[in-house]
Amino acid sequence: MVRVGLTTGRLTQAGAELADEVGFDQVTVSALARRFDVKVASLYSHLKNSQDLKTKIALLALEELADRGAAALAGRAGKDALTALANVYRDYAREHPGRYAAAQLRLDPETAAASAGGRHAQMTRAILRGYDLTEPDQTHAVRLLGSVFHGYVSLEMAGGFSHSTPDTQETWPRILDALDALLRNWPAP
Amino acid sequence: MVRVGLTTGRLTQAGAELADEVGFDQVTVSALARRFDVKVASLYSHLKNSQDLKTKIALLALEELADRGAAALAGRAGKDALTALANVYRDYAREHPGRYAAAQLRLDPETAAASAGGRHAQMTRAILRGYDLTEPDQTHAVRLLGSVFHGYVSLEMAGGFSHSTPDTQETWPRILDALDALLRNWPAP
DNA sequence: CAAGTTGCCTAAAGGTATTAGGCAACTGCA
DNA sequence: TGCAGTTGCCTAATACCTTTAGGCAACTTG
Repeated sequence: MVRVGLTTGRLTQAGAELADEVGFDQVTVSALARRFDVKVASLYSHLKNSQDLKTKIALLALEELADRGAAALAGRAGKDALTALANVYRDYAREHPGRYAAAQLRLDPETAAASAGGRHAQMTRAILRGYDLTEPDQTHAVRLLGSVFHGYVSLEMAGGFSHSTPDTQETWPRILDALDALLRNWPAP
Repeated sequence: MVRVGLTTGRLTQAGAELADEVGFDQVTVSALARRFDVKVASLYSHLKNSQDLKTKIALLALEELADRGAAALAGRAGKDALTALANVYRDYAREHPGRYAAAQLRLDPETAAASAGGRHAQMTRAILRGYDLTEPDQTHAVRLLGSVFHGYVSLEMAGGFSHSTPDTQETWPRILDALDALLRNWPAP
């Protein structure tokens, strides 16, 4: 009997790759076992269950995304920062659709608290330092930006924009122009 | 043997209710059969397969959502219309989380073309008649609004906003204020 | 009311999830 | 180097979901 050397980390990594290849909801303990040429039951020494696997992939994706965001944000401010962070999300979703889908997985509160989710909110808030917003409008703006980033990327991935005339290539920078303009002229309550 | 009177329509309707109760991805042919107190195989006279059921629920949700949108939009313009349509999406997601999730299901192109999806884009475009935008900015704005509506509702449903200070109750109208202001002052290219 | 259609059933095969218990391959210590 | 303990992957088994094939009873229609 040859030992393959399974670990939780390798399984999570392979699960993420599998997600990108076949879609996050096709990620299954069985498929992962096949990929390692190992019997299904063997994975249960490293994973609590199927949900656990999905959660670990989601946490990995959130972490990777936060790392990329931090790198992109370094040394930038204002619209430059806005564009950089926005592109991180969009590019990540294009490169790693399965992982991006995983990052949307609903986590239970404790897991979410321990995840990189907080870093994402912090990064969006950091962008707003380049604009003149105070609380509570800053929080509203954080949520707006989060909604646009996530919403746009989701709809684009789902093909929601693919049939109409202006290319989505063209729309994205214009939306960032619009958000920049909005943040510079945030309406009074 | 008593006949229950299954039809595709009744199955779809019940599937939508099931989705709202247990979540869209817990919707299963078996669960639906249990709900009708009928053997699983019996459903396959009315449904092609499990994917077919999910697709039909998605189409139902898109239709219902479009109907509500059309009703809300009637006789309104400008910010009034913007608020009305935005609230349709948000309220629908709160009332029918399973159906709302179903509406995000990725449909194959032919199915999507035959769905109420087009009505949604049309409604968003109708809102913009109250603002002074011409092509291609109008299309960009349609996509922005779609992104915000979908993105905000998704994040709110996922609990993404639940831990921070200003209530999401407070953020939503402020985001609509912001979008209204943005549409009135859309930046030149 | 007979003939045809159709709705729901039984049966069966294949896939995924999960647990329990076993043996072989590693680890570390004498 | 060899032994004891640990651990990794296996076999076996159960349960549930999906899907197809074929049958009989209940409707519908003339």
